[in-house]
Amino acid sequence: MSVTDKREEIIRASLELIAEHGFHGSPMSMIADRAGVAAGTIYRYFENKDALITSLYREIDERIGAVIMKDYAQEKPLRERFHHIFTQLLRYFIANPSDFRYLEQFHNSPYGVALRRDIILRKSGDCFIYRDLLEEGVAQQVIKDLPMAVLFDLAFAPLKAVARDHILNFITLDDAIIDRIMEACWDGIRR
Amino acid sequence: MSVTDKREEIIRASLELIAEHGFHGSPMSMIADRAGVAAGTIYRYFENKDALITSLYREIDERIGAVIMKDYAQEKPLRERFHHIFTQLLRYFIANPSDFRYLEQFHNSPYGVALRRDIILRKSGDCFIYRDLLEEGVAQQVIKDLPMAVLFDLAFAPLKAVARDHILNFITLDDAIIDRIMEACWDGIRR
Amino acid sequence: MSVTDKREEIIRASLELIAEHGFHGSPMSMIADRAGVAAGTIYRYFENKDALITSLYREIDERIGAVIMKDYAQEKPLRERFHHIFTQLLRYFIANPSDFRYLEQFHNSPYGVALRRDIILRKSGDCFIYRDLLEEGVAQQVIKDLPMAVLFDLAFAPLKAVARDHILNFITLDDAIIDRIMEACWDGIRR
Amino acid sequence: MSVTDKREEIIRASLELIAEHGFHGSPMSMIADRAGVAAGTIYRYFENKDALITSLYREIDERIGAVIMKDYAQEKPLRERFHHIFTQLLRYFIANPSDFRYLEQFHNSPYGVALRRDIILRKSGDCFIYRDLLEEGVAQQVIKDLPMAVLFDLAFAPLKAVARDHILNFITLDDAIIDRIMEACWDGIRR
DNA sequence: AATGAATGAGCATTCATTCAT
DNA sequence: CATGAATGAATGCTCATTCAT
Repeated sequence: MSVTDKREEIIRASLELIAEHGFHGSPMSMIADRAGVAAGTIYRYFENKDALITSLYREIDERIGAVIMKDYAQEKPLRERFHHIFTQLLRYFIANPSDFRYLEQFHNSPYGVALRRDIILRKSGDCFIYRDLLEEGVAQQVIKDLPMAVLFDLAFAPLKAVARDHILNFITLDDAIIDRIMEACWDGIRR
Repeated sequence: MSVTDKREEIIRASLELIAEHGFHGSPMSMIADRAGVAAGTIYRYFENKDALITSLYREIDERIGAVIMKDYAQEKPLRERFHHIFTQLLRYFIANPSDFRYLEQFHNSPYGVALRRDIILRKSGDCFIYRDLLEEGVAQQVIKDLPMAVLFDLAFAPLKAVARDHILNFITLDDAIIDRIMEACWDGIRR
Repeated sequence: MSVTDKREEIIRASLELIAEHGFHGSPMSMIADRAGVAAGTIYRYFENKDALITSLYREIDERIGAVIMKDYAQEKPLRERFHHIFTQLLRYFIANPSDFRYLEQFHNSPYGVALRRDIILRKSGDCFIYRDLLEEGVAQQVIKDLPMAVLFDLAFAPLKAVARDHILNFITLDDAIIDRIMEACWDGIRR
Repeated sequence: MSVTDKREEIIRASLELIAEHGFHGSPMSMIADRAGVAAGTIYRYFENKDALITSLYREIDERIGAVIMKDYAQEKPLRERFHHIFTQLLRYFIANPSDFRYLEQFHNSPYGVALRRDIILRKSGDCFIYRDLLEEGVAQQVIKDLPMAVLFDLAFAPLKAVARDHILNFITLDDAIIDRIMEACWDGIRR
């Protein structure tokens, strides 16, 4: 196994375990076991559990950023861009349930609160896309004139909720229904 | 202190601590301290930590159920009833941030997943109100014809998101903006 | 076993083990074993290993202070007082080899350096007796006019060295030879 | 870097680190880093950490032996030879604080106890110089008739104590005071 | 019923040592 | 010879739970 492979394995094992059992239900020893490495090995790649957790978040965040940006056409109409982002995001979550559940764990933790504060205050992460989109819509009087955080919640909280329900097998999402959910969220924020 | 008082104190202390520090940041000994009882005493009232956590959830759930039902007029138009539920719920969360944060902790945990399964499958808890409302709306062709879980997410996921943002001090909600948020959610689900 | 007994047992076990194997050769689990308690129990009496080590030092320091002060007659001539202190101290070390070895471990560690700094700078601990004695001797021109720390080393470093040799069985000290050693140290510091 | 250089670098790095942080504060990896070699490389030159520690001691011991023997004139009077040894030794410690602190660490450890046993029992090391000197003094009735170990302690324990105080910056030794300390120690052992 | 001291399994982390490259 | 990634036993400490008083 190459060095990169080992790091990958640790990432993968952490992601799966934490997605399933949460931070506190995923001891380093268990992560090591599932990654097929010794417990001490994790510490060659990550300073400590916190660093592992944070790196993992960044990893996922980048992947998601890439997915959203792929084929994103800045020149297209607002609504189409919203459609693109919403659909891509929801599809990604459905296709990568561990990533989704990991993000939920992360956001619902001290890390996540700090992060959200950063996002709100300083456009950090890939969120600037969402923000720019919403701000543009407000400026064009296409979208309701509400605080950015509220618009964000209106547009994307349902997305996360339905992703969760799908992953937990409470509902089954297909392309048609994803489209209708997107449409509903758009109804929520548009004037 | 009477037996009931002791139970109350334990409930109160658990709620405060868990809301602030999460399940894993709230040892039984700390809960006992804050409740003014001995650690062993908690086990007279609750079989173990899990039972305490679950009881606490039910306690909050009942309080919320009561709040929603108060002045709920079954004979009023659908939209007004939606308005009532949405507003009461959001106000309650704002007025009782510990209850809200506890619920978030709870939902984002193995307990929560099991619970949500129950709600979806067997109308448990007070959720039947939301369901009845939404089902009625669908039947009357006032509300979009989407799966119940999706409608539920469209209507209430933003509510929780803005409550969270308010409690974390990212935004400040007043009656006017609460109304506009409710309106936006209604736009999301109505035909 | 009473509460006090348990603390005593932990103290005793730590003392013996650390005297014999040093701080790093005495895991908390081993201390617990020898004390006949569970590992976690130690933490009811001492915040952590550092606190245990420091408490242990203070315990011994107090015992030694008591031994030195016993029958100490401030009105007796300087030389007799020196005789008293020197003899009592050396006899105590011989009678309580674990205490002695513990002190050596302690002094030869970051704790000990900090402590010695305190002693030199601010008369902390029972050392004021030695200091007062030596300062009085310097003032009376009975003792050589050398820096306090140097006088201290001349008078007491040999004491510790012979105690160590006795405990390690390299020599055997009896009252007669203790007297002669004391005499030699007096010769070293007197004018 | 030649083979010899590598060994030298390892020795030097170990000495510095252990003098400053003790055996347990000096991981092999840190020693390797400071020596500019890989961790595994140390094991080419030393069987294990214990062997490194012991070799290091012998290295220092030899250097000190050389310093003492330099210009040592067997034909000079006893007192002058004592003066020579005492002064050279103390000056060496002051000039090479790492060597001194390393020795202290070493002596205050299981290694040190074993070593001292050897010295006392089998004239090992360079200590035979001190012994011969003291024995000659006893035979000539110039030095007190006390067991060898006691005389050794009387003569050299204060030396180590003042060296330590100087290195820890509690006192400042210059040639004048060194002479006076030597004189005091001589007073302690002479008839 | 209430207490809180005691328990001991469980966890994050370190580090001497090995060995494939 | 040299490297440094990998190992895994060992350690300090926490905390849910028990039980003698």
